[in-house]
Amino acid sequence: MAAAEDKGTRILVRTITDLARLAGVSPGTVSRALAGKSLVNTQTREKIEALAREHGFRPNQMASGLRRQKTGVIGVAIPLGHDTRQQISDSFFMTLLGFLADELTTHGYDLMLRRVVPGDDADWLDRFIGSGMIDGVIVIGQSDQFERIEEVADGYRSMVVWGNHQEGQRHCVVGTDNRLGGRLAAERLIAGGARRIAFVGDTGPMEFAARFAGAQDVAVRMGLPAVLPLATHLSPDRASEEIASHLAAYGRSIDGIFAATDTLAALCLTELRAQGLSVPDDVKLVGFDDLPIARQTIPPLTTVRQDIAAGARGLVDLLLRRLGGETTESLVLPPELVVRETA
Amino acid sequence: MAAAEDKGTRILVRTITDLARLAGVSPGTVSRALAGKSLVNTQTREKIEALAREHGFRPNQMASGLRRQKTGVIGVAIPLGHDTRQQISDSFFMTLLGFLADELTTHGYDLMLRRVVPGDDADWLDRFIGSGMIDGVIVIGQSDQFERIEEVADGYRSMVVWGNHQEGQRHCVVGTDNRLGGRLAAERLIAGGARRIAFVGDTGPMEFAARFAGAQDVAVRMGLPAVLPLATHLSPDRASEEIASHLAAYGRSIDGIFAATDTLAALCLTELRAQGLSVPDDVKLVGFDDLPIARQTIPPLTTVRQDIAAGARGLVDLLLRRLGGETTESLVLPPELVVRETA
DNA sequence: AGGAATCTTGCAATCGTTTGCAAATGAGTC
DNA sequence: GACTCATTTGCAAACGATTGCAAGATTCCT
Repeated sequence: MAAAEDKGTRILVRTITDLARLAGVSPGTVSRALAGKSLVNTQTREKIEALAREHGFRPNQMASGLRRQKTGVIGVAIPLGHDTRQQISDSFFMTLLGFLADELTTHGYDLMLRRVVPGDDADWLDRFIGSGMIDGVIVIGQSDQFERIEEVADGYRSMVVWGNHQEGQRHCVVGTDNRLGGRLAAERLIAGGARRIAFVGDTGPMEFAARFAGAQDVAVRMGLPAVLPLATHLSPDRASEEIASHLAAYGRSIDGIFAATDTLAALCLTELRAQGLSVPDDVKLVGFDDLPIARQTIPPLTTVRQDIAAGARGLVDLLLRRLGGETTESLVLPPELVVRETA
Repeated sequence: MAAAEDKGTRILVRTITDLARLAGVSPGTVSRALAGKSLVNTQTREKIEALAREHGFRPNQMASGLRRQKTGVIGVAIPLGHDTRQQISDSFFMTLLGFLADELTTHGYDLMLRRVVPGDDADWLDRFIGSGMIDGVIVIGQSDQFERIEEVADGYRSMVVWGNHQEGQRHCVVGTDNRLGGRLAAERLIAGGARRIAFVGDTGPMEFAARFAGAQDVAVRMGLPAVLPLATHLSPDRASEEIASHLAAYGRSIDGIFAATDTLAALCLTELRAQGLSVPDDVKLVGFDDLPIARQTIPPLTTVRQDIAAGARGLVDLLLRRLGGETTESLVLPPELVVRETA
């Protein structure tokens, strides 16, 4: 056994032509045999497959991709519009990325990851698409690039975006109904007795803007004072100081906080405690995402759940459909309020 | 301007040959001009560059890669040996991945991500390498594949692995000195007064085994009872039940816990509280990693810090060196004890 | 002006795989 | 045994960019 394997691997068979020579057939036949086409005689195929296995032959995907004009690779772009540093280590995006990797693998695709800083080059999306390396692209988060994505979508079909859905937009998007999520959060705060609500987070990115707007909807409908936006960055180190100073200024004049993400909510919890405010008695708090951390805070976070796994499935499903030529609608997932102890 | 652009983009220029026709030169010249070689006349180059820009031309990376036998892509493999599901969403690996993406981008490389389940196919690493799509590979975590990686390393130089370093191993590895980290953790627990220490986590993976061994070193040296291993899975949902039952059984007979990761430590904190044990008074607790969550628990976690950014830099640096033909030693990073309030 | 030296450029082969077409083989029919 | 028809194979041209070689164009010298 060991001897046979030795003998087998002695000759280096790197190309389909090497293998063809060994099998005594033409390269074309080898290609067809390995591709599993029906045109090849069963015995020939078996012989070729055996040799391929024996020598550990793997067809060169570059060459194959070039010839077939498809690569079996899906690009995943993470635009870091605002708040450049660290966003890629944002839990939510990373979790989504994990599920995407699973899902793409399941469908036989590889995943090419690219961080992009749109400020540095306006061309990021075209460059990625035009590289010839990917069959399609999933953009994680619209960041501040909504317009750029719209433009590209007009001329390129093989793209799906994670983000917020807007009436009449041209690109295919998968995402949670953020506005509805915002409403659920605000309703919960108000039902618990909150009257003066603050929104902690950056209202720049569309998703967050929609969450804020949803909360505002409810405040208006209930005849309460407008929701107070308290701007922060996303990365924990910067955000925690910002939250501290916001709370120092407004902590005693509000009784409900809707945080743009669970990460921010957890920080709020820490800072509220530091300022001697108790949750949920003095201030009620609702987060967004339902990341693992939401269960581990003290007290555990009431939050608005996004179904990340379903999101990943949706992204991949729609993209594959589009690769197949179908036209697809956007997919808006329903958020779900998860009641724990902070509101 | 708009008109010119219109006129410019009217003709589709997809290949270097299209562009050559437009510029009135041969494809070879265009190739040289865009590659910035010195052999091209300055005026010709400028003309070609202008046309390329105007028409948004991007050379096909597949073709280029095929011809030059290098792709500009680095593969990142995440083997999921034990505990298949969810490990990819493990915070530590994800954070490392984020830094890797940064670092590779900075050096002009793209990143191809591949989840692998070695149980399903023993061939995973060869397949990835042999695909012809990547110039080199970074393996994140040895999982239970130490031997497989060693074998591959004998015949393939362009590989660097994140993980634990063992005396005399043949593959180039970057990682924290886990054993030393384990010692630091145990020393801290003992200095605080702990005598009967438990280790929470799976001792199967090498990194964790080394952490456990480090703690054991100290227990032995101090003449204390052996460290009690309490096995758990890595994913929070399964781990939290397991921890609960472990603590129900042993909670009152131990006074110090060293958790294999911060994620597990955070769960311990929750479960300890649930069982009416106070931290650090009844039980002292030390984590590992210093993830963002370590700062957000109540009380904040004392933990052993791994410098993830330095790790990513090291991985990329060593890999690029190896691509350049150098021979490189492994890089072992020092862990650092971060004292907060749990021990 | 003639010739050598230097710059630019084009030609054509190459990277490794796929695939349309046609040739070759074999089976089946009358 | 001649013929049709289906299988199986080989041939050679793609895919798009790169690069060694040689030819053409300039420049510079004496």
